[in-house]
Amino acid sequence: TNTPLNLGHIRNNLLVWSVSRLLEANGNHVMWVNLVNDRGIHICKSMLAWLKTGNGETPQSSGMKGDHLVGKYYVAFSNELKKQTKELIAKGVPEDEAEKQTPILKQAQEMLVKWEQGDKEVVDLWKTMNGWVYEGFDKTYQRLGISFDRTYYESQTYLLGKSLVQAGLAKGIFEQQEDSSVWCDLIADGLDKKLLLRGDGTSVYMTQDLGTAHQRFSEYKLDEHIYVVGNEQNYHFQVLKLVLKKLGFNWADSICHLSYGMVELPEGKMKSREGTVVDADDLVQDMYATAKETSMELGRLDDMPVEEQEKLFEMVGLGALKYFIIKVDPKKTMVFDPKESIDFNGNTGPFIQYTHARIKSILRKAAEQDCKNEVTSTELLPKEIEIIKLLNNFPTRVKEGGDEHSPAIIANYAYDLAKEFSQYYHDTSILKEENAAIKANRLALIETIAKVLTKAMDILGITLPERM
RNA sequence: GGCCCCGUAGCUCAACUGAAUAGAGCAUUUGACUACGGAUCAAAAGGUUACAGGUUUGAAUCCUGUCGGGGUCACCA
Repeated sequence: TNTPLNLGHIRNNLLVWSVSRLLEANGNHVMWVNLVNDRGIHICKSMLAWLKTGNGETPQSSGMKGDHLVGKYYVAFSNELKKQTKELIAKGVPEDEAEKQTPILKQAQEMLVKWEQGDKEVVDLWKTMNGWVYEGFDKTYQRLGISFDRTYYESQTYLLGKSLVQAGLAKGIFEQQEDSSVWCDLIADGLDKKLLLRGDGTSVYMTQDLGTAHQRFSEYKLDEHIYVVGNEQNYHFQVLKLVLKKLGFNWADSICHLSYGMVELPEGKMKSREGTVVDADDLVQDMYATAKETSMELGRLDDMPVEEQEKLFEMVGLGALKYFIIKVDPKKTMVFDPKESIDFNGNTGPFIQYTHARIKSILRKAAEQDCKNEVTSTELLPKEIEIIKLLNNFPTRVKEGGDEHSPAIIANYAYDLAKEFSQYYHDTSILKEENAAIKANRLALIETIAKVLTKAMDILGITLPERM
């Protein structure tokens, strides 16, 4: 891709992270891979605009993050394309033809052909500008705390799958048309015919995905292969599985499309053309600023070194953002209102972080007073019994979340637990309790709560502070 | 148009997979021991689960239809 990461990407990446951790928590070994779309006409558009108007601008010279810089030229291209299209329409070219006939689009297409032919100049520029994009992405991922076991690039995988299609053709599973294009007939399965190879023998998206699936199942022994991809590609994955099965690969059954819903704005879908995308970096920065502001107002951190404070703001800001996204069932479309931004009160990440900080504060004081922290009494309040039951539920919820690939279950569980603690703590004394055995009991209970909260949030990629 | 998904308080989300008065948070109104940490807690108000039928002892959940929203049906990825 050649546009900066947005809120939709964040949801995708947080899902990859948290579902992986959830599966690991259920005893699975997980490998995460990222497939980067680094080739195609869209990259050429940015390259072309940069050549025409960039004057050699680089991330270093402009101080801009690489992905933002490349994105800027993509926008520049789009604007020029619009302009040229209008001019042609004014000259009497039919509307549906005008865009195709613009000089700038033709140039971009020529560039793509040159890229595919390995033209040195084009390929070098492509490498440079792609490099900028990756640098930018790396920064964002790093800040979000996300990394991958392996990254694949489409420029290296787009040729895969051709031999599979040829083999299928030889076996008579696929059919070839007069123009030599190869198709798979899925009408009997209630779908349409699907193109697998172009007439000129080049591959399409589906060809590539057939190849990468085959590659992964050959390289690794997989019990399950989960694609975390937006639900606008439901049809694609339905077809992918079907075609693989027709080719006789039984492992196609272990392919799972974790189809997540789009992130929408109150007025509807985010559209890069209309500039209504929520930029990932801006959003993270906003969250950081809000965390800082709130903390400063409360003024509980005055004795904390500045460096630690900054780490904390980052932790809380990211906690708010991540929790906000993860608490929603992945399958559902979610709405994000940039104006109201993300709350720090109520059912939020910071609430859970705050709960943890309070517990830790009590435990610190208890340690100073040399209090015992162990279960010595069986005398329990009704609320305590409730909490113990809830704690006992944790493994079940982890199992459920893993089975359903839904980290939202863990997020909501953590909130329930934090809320239970808040209620309990509000009307039950812990440090002031005079009966030593009961006090030790309660300390042991809240320590367990803190541990479970930490574990749950760890699965979601959210860290909990000792104080905040 | 064909196929797929969705519609729960003003808003953002839950509801253990068919169970009893459908739960939270935000926003609104009100209250809380000098606070073992108030980014908290308590209370009020807010619902015919889009609508109409059906199955069932029982439906937000399953079936049919209607309305509304989204996605997809590319020799883009």
